[in-house]
Amino acid sequence: MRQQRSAETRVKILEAALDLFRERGFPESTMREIAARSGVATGLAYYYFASKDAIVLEYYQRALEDLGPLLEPAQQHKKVEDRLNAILEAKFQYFEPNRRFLGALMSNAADPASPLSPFSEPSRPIREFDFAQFQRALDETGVSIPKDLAPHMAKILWMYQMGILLFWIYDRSENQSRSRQLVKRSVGMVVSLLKLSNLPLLKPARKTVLDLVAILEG
Amino acid sequence: MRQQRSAETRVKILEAALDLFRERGFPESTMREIAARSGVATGLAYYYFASKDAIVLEYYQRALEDLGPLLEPAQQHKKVEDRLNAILEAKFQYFEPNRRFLGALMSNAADPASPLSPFSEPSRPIREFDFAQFQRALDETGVSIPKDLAPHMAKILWMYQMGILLFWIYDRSENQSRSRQLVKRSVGMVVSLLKLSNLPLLKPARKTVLDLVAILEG
DNA sequence: ATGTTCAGTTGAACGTGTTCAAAAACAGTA
DNA sequence: TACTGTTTTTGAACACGTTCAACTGAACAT
Repeated sequence: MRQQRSAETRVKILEAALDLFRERGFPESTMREIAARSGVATGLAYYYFASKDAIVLEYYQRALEDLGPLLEPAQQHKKVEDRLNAILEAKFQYFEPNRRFLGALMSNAADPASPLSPFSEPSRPIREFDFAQFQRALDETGVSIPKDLAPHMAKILWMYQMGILLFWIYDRSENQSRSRQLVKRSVGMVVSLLKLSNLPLLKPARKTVLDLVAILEG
Repeated sequence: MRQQRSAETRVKILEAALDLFRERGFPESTMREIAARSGVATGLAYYYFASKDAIVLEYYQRALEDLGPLLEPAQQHKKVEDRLNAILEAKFQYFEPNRRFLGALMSNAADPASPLSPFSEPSRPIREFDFAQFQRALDETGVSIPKDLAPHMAKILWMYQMGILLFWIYDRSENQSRSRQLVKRSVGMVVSLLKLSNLPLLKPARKTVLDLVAILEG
């Protein structure tokens, strides 16, 4: 019973926080306000969440879990490019209400040391959960991938996705139309490259890319 | 005479700040400490610098000016790839003492709204000063660039450089050897692509890249 | 000399994220 | 019921970046 109440308090705080973030944006929402809106003392927010950032991280985690089922339709397309397009479009739509404050996640994105970075250790489970979607898209569409590239392809697509999402978050065009254009254009290019990479002629090029990936991963 | 004293105070604060940043890192250095070390009241630091971030921005600006002459030897190479390599190596060496706290510049890098971002409006002059180096390398080595790509090539190289620097800043390998590897590998690839792009066959590919650049720039 | 002006300087105060010692509420046991 | 230990909750306190009203003093005008 203790746990139940505790869990409820936790989500009460989480939801008050997300409401505030949506209304006022992330930097404008204070921990005191979040606590007040939850009818709770300031310190309690820190009992349940390690930091203000951690609240966003938790939202992002839940979001990806919610997103699983929502991606099901996207994963029905036969062609890889259609799947990638549909996956990205689904994410755009799902995250749209929170687009503004998701910038908070990205503002520290470049710093791999920040726990909020998509590349950080704390966000590893989230990241790997996300990899799986791309792996599935590759597996099920049976697109042919050179053996040497195969183990890294999902990761590469994930990085591509992060770039797109970064652009989308800061996209000020009407209805983020520029992001949609970017996707339409770049998905085609990515898939073309992927297919081209099968040419035996391009083995040295693949080697270079693989070396780069190896260096990037340490 | 008033100006003289004023300017001296300004650099006194700037240098105390940079010393502290180097010793303790950016987040660990407080404005109070900076002021104290300059023998000055806290508020005065804000009379001369709009914010803590602004101090870093000013350092970066001066750094690029210092860097001009230092890049002269690099700009003597005949081959583009050698120039690019040398330019990056020169930057590595110059920035090395401040590598740690330059992360402060990058941690907000992803947020184009942050004044500290290399893509922000406040850092435009700095950025364009930097473009020029790449433009010169392209011009003077006479590497052939398709007409449609030419106006954007320096910008593209600059973005490539920012990626490399980002990696270098967070590179924990001994002597940042991984960054050097990354440069050696990737410069070759970039130049190969550039040369390949001249093939008439690749006109559609160029068109795609140009569309992407256009979308990215809005 | 005296007064005026204003760049230069001060330090207290504000609001922030975060910490922490203490209090309260609870669960289990006697 | 009373005692004990744990989990939950409180709110004051801390250090930070930043702001601001007030003060200082050199340069200049009268």
